[in-house]
Amino acid sequence: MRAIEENYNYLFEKALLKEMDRVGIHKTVAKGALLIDIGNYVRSMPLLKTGAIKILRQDEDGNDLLLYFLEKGDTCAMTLSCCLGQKKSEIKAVAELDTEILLVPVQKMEEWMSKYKSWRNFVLESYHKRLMELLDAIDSIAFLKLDERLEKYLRDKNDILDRSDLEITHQQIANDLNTSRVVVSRLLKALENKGVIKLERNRIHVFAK
DNA sequence: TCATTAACACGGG
DNA sequence: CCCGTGTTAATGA
Repeated sequence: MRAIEENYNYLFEKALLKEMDRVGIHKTVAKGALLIDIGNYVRSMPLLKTGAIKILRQDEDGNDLLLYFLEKGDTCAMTLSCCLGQKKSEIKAVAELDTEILLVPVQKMEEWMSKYKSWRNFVLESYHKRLMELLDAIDSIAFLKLDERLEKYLRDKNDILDRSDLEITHQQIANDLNTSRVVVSRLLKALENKGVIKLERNRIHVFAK
């Protein structure tokens, strides 16, 4: 209950918070765990209490592409539409950190839409927020060169994890950006030479701007 | 021109 | 030894 209050008490009225705690399922997912895969039917909606989740799109060959991260206080827009429309998921959700979530059953989601104004606002706000994130992702892919995309990726990750040392390999970065490891290594080296980052094995230190 | 694939050497754990 | 890293050469879009 405490964690819900901390992140959501400014958003929701007391009665709703109580009901969330009563009907919601509190769950912890370990870093790296696959929460939702493409094609899954989603029957409950996850609200993030702590941690972070990355949302990925996949092409027909099974290559992933990072769309955006979810943080505490966020929820997944794809889940919203999946739950309400009984549709399959179009995206993959992977825990970026050990993450605590509250699972709200789909029936409650609908019930609250009419019962609580704050819930309705939250759902609409979430849609808007995720749409903006998507536009941002599209901008990156369409307009930024790979080196700029890489730097943005590192800084975004920096913000999400709230630490300047990223424990990540070049291959993992290449997977998220859907490019090859050779290119990532080369561009990282270039960023290091520019003094933007410091490279170590399995670790990248990002200097503040 | 810039990315990808394959291949190789280096070195730390 | 295995894996991550840094490079190169050939090929392609």
